[in-house]
Amino acid sequence: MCDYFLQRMEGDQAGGGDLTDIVRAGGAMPGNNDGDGTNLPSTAAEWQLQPADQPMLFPPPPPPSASPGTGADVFGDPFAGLGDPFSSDYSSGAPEFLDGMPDAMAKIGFEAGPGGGVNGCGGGGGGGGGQMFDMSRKPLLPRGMQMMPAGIGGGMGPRLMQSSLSPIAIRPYPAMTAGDMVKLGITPGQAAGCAIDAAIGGMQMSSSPRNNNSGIKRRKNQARKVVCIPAPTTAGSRPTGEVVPSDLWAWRKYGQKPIKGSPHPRGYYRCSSSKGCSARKQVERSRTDPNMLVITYTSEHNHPWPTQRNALAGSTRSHHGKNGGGGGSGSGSKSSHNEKQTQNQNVKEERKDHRAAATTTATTTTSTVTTTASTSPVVVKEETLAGSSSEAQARDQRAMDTVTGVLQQVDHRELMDQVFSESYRPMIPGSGQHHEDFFADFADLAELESDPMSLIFSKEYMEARPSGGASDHGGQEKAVAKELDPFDMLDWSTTSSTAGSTFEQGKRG
DNA sequence: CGGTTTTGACCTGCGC
DNA sequence: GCGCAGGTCAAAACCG
Repeated sequence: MCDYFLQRMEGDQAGGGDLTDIVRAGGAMPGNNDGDGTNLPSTAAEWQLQPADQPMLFPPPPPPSASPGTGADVFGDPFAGLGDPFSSDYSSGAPEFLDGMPDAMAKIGFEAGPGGGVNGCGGGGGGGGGQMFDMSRKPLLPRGMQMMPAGIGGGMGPRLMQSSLSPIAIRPYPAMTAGDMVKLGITPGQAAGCAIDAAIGGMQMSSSPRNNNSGIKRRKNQARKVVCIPAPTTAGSRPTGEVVPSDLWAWRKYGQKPIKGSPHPRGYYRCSSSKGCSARKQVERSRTDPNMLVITYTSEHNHPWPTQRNALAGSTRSHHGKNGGGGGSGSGSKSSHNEKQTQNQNVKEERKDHRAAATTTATTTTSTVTTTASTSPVVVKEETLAGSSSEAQARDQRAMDTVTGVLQQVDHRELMDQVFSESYRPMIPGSGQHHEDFFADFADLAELESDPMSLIFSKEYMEARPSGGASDHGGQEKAVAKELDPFDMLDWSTTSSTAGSTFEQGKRG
């Protein structure tokens, strides 16, 4: 796997700089010309998940021995599921695991960009891990997938270089061009940038009660991952613009604050999948692009993937209310809360959109999802502020040498489409049943598989994937794919290291 | 009943 | 040291 993805700097990055990985995934767009010269994959066929000589699509679950929170990516990283690109902690990760685990991203079809300048994450070597963009394993980048120079957005480059950040973007989003990156705030001066600003901005990472300083500054000693995604839906979004992409993890909102300089408030969420879990995430709209959501994950999940129950915990409202249903919850309870209720309603709908998207029928959510799916750029930036080990830095350096900050672009729609394609269905018990069941099954699968994505991107999937625009798959799968916001999938973080064994002990009881 | 959302207040880190 | 901005807490209310 590419060191870059696995890389996770811990500890103080003094000198080391922040580690910032940006992964953007966007929906395949018509003539998805990013403007940087490359085109995004327009068809599933273009997405070769893996070279023929790479039987292993996804890395095996982390060693059972892996302790929660140590190596697993618990940020709920959208791509975590993709073989847990971010989850492995080199310092503690199992080498064999890495070796046998080509970067998940690569698996989903990364292809060396023109000139290969931005391909491989370090010649394989060093990290001992696979190479994300190892040319030898091509096709790595799906056609159209492009890797952008770290310098994207101008200011970004420098910063990346300085901080050894590795921006990696999966951009299926035509709209998301280098210029977009800039627009999103990649430029240093633009605090409003998607992901970047969010990550760069000061953040309080205290996972403990306010009174717990732990002797360290909250804002600088914690790893965090920033994900920039297209707002799942617009219809359900609140006036404030807050939207809550769903994922397998159950999140509970514990606060909201208006952010200076941004018209949109930032929502604070905490993992409710398991008590004691310190995983948190912040959701806010990009200042520059309201259609983009900046999700910042902090802390780690200290528990396995949530069970269906967990995943849906507290989601009953949205789950049942259903969009169409309408509004169901509509009746605000408090007369004085009209507005509030309205917002609430919106929020709920939002949730419905996402959660429901994954749990309900295509009919109800298709339209909504479609909006998003059609334009779903995703930017994932992993930023670990914690002290960085020399090794990490070395990796970073290597990565920088070879990748020097690149943005990988992936056709998000394609991805989703593929994910839920017929090929994929077979992998999901009962996939043909009601979508709710589908999701439930999926969740169950999560229990079985530490990495849901591993299920999604199966070999079968690869093999059976016919070419065809995202728009060609009219089937229900398609609907499902659309329903499932990119983030429903991508936003899944994974505690692969613990998923398997302890899962049962979770809340499943 | 259990879980979530909302929201004002409190607390902390950071810059000046 | 002060003020600002941001993160978190916790009570109240909502929802199915």
